[in-house]
Amino acid sequence: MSDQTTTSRRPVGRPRTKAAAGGTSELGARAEIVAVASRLFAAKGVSETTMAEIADGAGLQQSSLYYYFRSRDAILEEILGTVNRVPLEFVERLKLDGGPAAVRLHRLIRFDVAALSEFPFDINEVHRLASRQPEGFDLYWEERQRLNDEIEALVAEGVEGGEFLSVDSRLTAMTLLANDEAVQHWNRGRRRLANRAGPDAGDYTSAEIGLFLADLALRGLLARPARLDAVRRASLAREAGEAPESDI
Amino acid sequence: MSDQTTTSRRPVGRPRTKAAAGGTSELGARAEIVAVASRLFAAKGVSETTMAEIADGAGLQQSSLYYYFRSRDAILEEILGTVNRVPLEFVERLKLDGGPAAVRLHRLIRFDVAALSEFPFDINEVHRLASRQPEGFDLYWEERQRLNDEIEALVAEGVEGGEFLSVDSRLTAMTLLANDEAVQHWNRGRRRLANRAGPDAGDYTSAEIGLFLADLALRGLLARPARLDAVRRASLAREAGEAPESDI
DNA sequence: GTCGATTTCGAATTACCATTGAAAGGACTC
DNA sequence: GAGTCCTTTCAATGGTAATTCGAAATCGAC
Repeated sequence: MSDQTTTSRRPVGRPRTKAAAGGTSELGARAEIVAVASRLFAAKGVSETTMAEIADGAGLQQSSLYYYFRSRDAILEEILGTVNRVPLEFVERLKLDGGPAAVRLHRLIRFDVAALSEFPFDINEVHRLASRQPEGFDLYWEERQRLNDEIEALVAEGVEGGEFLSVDSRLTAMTLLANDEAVQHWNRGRRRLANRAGPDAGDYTSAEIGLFLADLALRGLLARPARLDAVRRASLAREAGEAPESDI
Repeated sequence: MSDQTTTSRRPVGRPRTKAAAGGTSELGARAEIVAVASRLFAAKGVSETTMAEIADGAGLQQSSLYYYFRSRDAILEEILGTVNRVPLEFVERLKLDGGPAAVRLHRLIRFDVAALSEFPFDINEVHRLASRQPEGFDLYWEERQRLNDEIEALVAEGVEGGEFLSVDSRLTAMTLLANDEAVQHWNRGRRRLANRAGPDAGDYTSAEIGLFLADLALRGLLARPARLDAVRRASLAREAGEAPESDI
């Protein structure tokens, strides 16, 4: 297809009549389109984003998009194809790292909130669109279910190991994941509710929100809530690259 | 405008050529349109719902919708005008009922989840649409902010009264409300993740989910988690019309 | 039967948007 | 210089959807 030669000063092909809105990227047209589409999908919603807008953002005319992508949905599928990979890879990393289920769950929630704040679209909308045309979204659903199952397994491990109260681990997983997603919605966009008053008061960072959420959830799950401080410390230490606390 | 005379057998005006999809309602065309639009907005998203579909559902031709509503957005505004009223009224009721902040919060979460399961649209989408055209949505945003503030005040009351841990009440309010909203999304629609396996295993009811969520949240907030059972009992007793438990 | 009010239809308009296909404009090779 | 390849533009098509507007079809009053 279209690969730029890395030795050329200017790409082969007819010259563009306008630059990309964010400056011409070195990534090539295809990646530019994906990046612009991601941003627009997130800001305006998938349904309300037009091909003309995507083209504009990428510094192309609308029809050029079809040289790289079969259709509008193909762009969405491309984006969807990578979305679950990030959290699933983090889950794999948690398995390698080991440690108590509570610490791992705490870390996962914080990670998830941070990742979702960078999410290229409103997940509710995507799910709705995907439900109506299943072709092309199979991988997305499969990975999404796996992510859900992993969290469920993690909660179940905590329950069985006596770290957590005897909760329904499936419902817990659903709730936690849903909360991560919802919080990303409120922490984004033009109108921010429930954030600090005033334009200069600053808003909650996604790290703050993630930590708050992880604490609240863990406090609600721990068989011994008094362990929360130790769990939080171990969780934060992991991300700072320190050695994990022992015997919590 | 259009008011049906209550004494007439059949409404004045040209007869319809088809019945409303859900049977002809006694409410009149305007209310029918609102009801159908609400259902479709919820099922398909606001952006993806067409005027033709709404008309079809109401047993009218498309252009008839404009006799009753100025535009598509006017239908949405009509629906939005009532949405926050239900939870806000419940909040008022909580104030009248009194009782510990923990019990009131528990009841509110359960109520909110139940109400949101009947919500006539995906709230994320509406917020996105409303952000892009502020005219007509002022009341909605005002009420939405009030609801948020009320929950924040309730949490703050619990914190000050020593019922809850010293949490950021604003961030807590945002989190709880967001979670209610997100859970409604997963408890609706065609593809249900993280629900019980199998087609006959049954899914979580919104009451189950609401109770779970209320318990999890309160367990995470209570200064003395051991009080949760009593809080739950008092919360459930309220809804069953029994006298509230005293001295919890 | 006529008239006014109400409700609805049907046809049309307008705008928008996804997509197609031919042609243009450059680099590179022979 | 011609031809090939790649990339992009331009013009157009076809379809869809929101909205407009004139007229039809009914009821009720007189």
